[in-house]
Amino acid sequence: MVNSRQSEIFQEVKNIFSAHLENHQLRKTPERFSILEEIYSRNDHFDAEELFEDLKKKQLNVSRATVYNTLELLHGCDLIKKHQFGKNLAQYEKSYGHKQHDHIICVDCKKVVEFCDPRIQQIQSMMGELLNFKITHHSLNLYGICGTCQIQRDKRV
Amino acid sequence: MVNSRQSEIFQEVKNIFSAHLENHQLRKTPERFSILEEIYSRNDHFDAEELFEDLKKKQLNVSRATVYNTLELLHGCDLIKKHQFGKNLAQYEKSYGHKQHDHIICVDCKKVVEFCDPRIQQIQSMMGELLNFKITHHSLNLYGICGTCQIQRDKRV
DNA sequence: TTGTGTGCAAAAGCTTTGCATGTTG
DNA sequence: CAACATGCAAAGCTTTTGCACACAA
Repeated sequence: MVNSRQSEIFQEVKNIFSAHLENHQLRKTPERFSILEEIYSRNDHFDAEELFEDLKKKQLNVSRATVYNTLELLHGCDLIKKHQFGKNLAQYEKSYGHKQHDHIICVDCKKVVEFCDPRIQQIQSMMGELLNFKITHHSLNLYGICGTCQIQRDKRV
Repeated sequence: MVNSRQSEIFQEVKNIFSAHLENHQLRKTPERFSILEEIYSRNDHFDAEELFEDLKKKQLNVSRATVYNTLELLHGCDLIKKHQFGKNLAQYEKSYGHKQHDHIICVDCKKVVEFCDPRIQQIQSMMGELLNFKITHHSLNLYGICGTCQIQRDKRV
């Protein structure tokens, strides 16, 4: 069940990416689709280097340059989201078939948890109107200490 | 009026920083206070390099290492806020005497506008409770196209 | 006086770029 | 077959680190 849903999603994103490449007169190279597949087989947040390493492990010979290039393309057609969770390092996640959400980050163990709150959409549209911005997206990160790390801290006292 | 308020604030942040250094048994060096003064004489968002350049222009011989070190210290005692507006570059702003706010960023011209909405505090405390995180701070950025850039875009069509 | 802070420069880490080669349309 | 994409390595940019000297406590 999960796998058939997974392959269904992969088919859809492949079509979207394919159409995007056609529309922009870009080439459909095997490297680009390998990267798309690798990203959609993951369920977590990852950075460019991790993606590069995983592709290498799978004997897919894709260079860093191509990884960065393709991440940019996928970001351009909204198939991935790009984040900066306080570090000087871009992290990504797939976004198709994954409902809009924001993040809570543990400043101790760096764990990332997702959450949804409809009020953010309201703030977004209200502020866009008020300040005359055409808002395209947002990023809300809450930073704090998760339950597990709170216990660790208490032990130390 | 503005200047007297400015110097009043500067006195206060100097005291806070001074106390923080004492409490942590760190030294009160002239460099650290030069940097604090420079930051509180600005009203915008800046990065480490801009701060370094401005100090150099004013003949204050402070090294990059000290700038980064001091930014870290000031961040530790909440006298500055640190942001990542989508770029791989940390940007800072003074935070004392400046009420809590979030940011709208124009993706075209990079202009940053501040706004406040009390609902964010509510989301923050609700989610902290729900997910058992002790939330310390948050970062909400809205991204879009500002009025001016919308006009530029329309002209181009 | 002692050890922390500083300046300087080198190194590190992420990302981009240049160039020769390969491959898509 | 022409233009674009790729791989590789070098360069670019921000930030961190190592070391000798300076100076706050």
